Amino acid sequence: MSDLDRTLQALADPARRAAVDLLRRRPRRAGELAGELGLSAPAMSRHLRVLRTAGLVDEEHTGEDARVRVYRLRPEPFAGLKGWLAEVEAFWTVELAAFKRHAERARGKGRR
Amino acid sequence: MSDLDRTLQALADPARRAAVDLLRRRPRRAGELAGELGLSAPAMSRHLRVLRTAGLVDEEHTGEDARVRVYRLRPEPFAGLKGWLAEVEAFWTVELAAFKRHAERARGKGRR
DNA sequence: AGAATAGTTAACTAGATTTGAAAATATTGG
DNA sequence: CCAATATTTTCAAATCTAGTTAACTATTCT
Repeated sequence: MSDLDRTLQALADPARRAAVDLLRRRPRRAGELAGELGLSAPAMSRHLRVLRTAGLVDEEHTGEDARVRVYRLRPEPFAGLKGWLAEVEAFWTVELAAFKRHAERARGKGRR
Repeated sequence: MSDLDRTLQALADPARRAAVDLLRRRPRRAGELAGELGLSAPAMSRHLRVLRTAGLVDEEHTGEDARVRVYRLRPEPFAGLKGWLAEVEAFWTVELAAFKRHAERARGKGRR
C-alpha cells in the first residue's frame, strides 16, 4: 500500500484528524491531547501510534520529565497529500474544457 | 461528523482512492472501473455508493443506453480537503520561518 | 523504598465495514 | 416474449476498528 493510502487511512478517523488539528499549532503531550479530545489514555495512545507509523507525527522523548512524550506534526505526508490533490484537481481544467466542447457541439451523438 | 471527515473516510480505502485516480482524467462507467480495478461488479457498486454519499462523485444516467451509469468527480470535497490542508500546512510555514531565522543566524558565524 | 504520575501494551468486546453469492431492477436486442 | 447486459441491492460471513479495563514500564516525588 502506498504512503498516500496510509496517510489517508490515518486521517480517516475523526479523533485522529482532531488530534492533527490540535498539533497543527504546537506540539503537545499525549495526555494533553487525550484530555482535549475526551479520550482515555489508552485510546489516545493507540491513535498516536497509528499517526506515528503513518509518519504523520513524531514522538519526542527529550524533556526534563522523561515520562512525558511530546508529539509534533511532520510535514512530509501532508506534502504528499497536497501533491496528490493537485493532480486530482487538474481534472477541473479538463472537465471544463470538455464541457465547453460539449456545449458548442450542442448534443452530438456516437459515444464510445 | 464533518464533511471533511466523510471525505477522508471515503478516500481511506485504496480501491476507492484508485477509483478517484481513474476518474481524475475522465468520467467512466461503473463496469469499466470494476474491470480496471479488478473488483467484482457488486463490490465496485458499493464503493461507488460510498463515494457518492460522501459527495465525491456523482452518478449520471443520461446515455443512449440507459443501463450504464457514468460516474464523474465532483470538485467540492476536494476543495474542502485542500482548504484544510492549507490550514495544517500553515504550521510549518511558522516552523520553517523559525528554522530559517536560526539558520541565518548560524550562517553569520561560520560559512557553510 | 513506596506511592503517584505519564504513557504504552494486552486481552477482550461491541460495532462498523467489506465482501462474495445470489437475487432484483431496468434496459436492450432478437 | 425471452435472453443477455449493466448495475444495484440484500444478506450472512469474515474482517477490521476502536473503546474499555487491567496490567506493565519507566520515572518522579516524598
